[in-house]
Amino acid sequence: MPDPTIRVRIAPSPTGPLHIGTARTALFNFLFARHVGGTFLLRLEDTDAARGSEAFERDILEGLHWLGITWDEGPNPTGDGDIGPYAPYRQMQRLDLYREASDRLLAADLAYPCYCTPEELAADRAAQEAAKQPPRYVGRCAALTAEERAARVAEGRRPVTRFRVRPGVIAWNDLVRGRIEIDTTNLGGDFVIARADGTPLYHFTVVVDDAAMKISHVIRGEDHVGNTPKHILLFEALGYSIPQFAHLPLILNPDGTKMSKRKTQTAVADYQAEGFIREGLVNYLAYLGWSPGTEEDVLPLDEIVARFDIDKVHKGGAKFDRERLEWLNGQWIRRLEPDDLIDRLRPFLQAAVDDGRIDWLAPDDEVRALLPIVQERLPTLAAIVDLAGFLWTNEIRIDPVVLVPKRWDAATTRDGLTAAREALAAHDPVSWEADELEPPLRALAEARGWKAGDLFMAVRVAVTGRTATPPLFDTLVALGRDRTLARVDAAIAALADAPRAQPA
RNA sequence: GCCGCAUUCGUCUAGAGGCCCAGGACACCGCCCUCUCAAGGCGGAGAUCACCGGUUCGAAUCCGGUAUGCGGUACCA
Repeated sequence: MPDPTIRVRIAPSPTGPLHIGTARTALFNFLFARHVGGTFLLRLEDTDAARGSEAFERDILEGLHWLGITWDEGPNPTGDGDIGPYAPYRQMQRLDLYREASDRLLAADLAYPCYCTPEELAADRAAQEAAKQPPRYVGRCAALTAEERAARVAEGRRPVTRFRVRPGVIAWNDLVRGRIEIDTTNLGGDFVIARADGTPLYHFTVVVDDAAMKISHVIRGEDHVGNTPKHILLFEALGYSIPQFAHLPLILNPDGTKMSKRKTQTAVADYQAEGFIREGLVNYLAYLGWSPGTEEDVLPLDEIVARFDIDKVHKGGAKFDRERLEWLNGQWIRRLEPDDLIDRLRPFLQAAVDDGRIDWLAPDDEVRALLPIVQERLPTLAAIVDLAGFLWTNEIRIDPVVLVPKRWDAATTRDGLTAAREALAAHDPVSWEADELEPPLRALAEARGWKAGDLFMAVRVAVTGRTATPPLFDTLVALGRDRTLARVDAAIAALADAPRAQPA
């Protein structure tokens, strides 16, 4: 049952690639809205022209879309144009609205033009700091007469617009943190709502837009609690009704500070490029600061939506734990349908071809045949190249040290490989199948008094160059008879100068 | 400095006065399975619930204080 009164939003600023924290905030808004059948919208806060870019904008839209965090209103992620009754959803296209709102404030003397120069402001700040006072605007322009203003304009000064902060205590019942009260004397004095060039600032645009877009619940990061009183003041002054607020706990670096790209990988696109899948990422993000209260760990998005309850959101921050993310990602990769997995693997294989880690792109059917032995071994999609890349390379590099099994010496390894080569070559090429290949090699090991594991390991390294691979005989089948024999031959040749093994 | 917020195993968390001398998961260790690596199964170690005081027959859960940590303090968002 849809609830048209519930309207929430994510309002990213295109000043960087989609950040894990933004994705998490978007996810919680999405979960809140979907759980009750409300509306989730996306608005681009692009008023910081100096730092913003269209490339970041695309990255954010595509990233959220990729994660499955889809919006009901906002910029169209697949083309031009905005969707929804309150379009446009880009602030740079809503400048008239902010202008109109600030004119109203100016007319009512709820805001005023401020002619202070950056130098004056800096000096004020320095003085306050020296006197151990909290920094705040001193109000130099708060009570200027018309003549005084005219004089400043005549000097060529362009004013910013400052909002008058009224004395009092601002309080609200935060949906996650309970009642919060902040005295407006701690807000730093009258604050700027529009730059000298007329472009509006964040505090002002959020309020104007949240009101215009009928936002019922503002769900955002904890770092915004201090901004909330300013916003409430603005809602009040503009005559708008005040939405509910919910401040989410922060995602933290391992050292407990707010997650930052200096200390933690924060770009969603980077996780995507490493082969994390949306199911794993979303599941992980949802459990950062929230839990269903059950012992379920692996939960699909629709189940998370069904269980989501903002009352269960924590107050304390959560450290980002990549190991847990990897585990969850592996859980989700194992749950993918074969065709789906193949589709998702393909770009990673192609990337490996492009940068030369493998020599050709495996056909889908070959990858499909491999799935039973690789799917449960993939913590990420990208891991496929390390796990099975030897199948798609012309030459493998073998470290002679790892070619020799731990309990063997070089001579024994050469003899073992030679004997194995013979057994494999003698094998009927038509029945080159895993369960057919294993018995002869086991018999060989037994006849020679070798541990089967040692023989297998020598062959494994000879044909793959690695000590950790999918099961050996499946690997030999995937490789095919010719390449198997050729690689064993090459390994034997590499051991050619080893002394003869003493007969046991 | 000032304002605000937070605090349960290393990490993510369960826990809303007795079910908790605290449960699950990741990571770690061991065993099983086993040709390696995974996956899976079983088991182990790991939290005097930040500390102090109070309320109560009874507190991780309620109250007060302390400590520590974090966030904010822009003509950024």
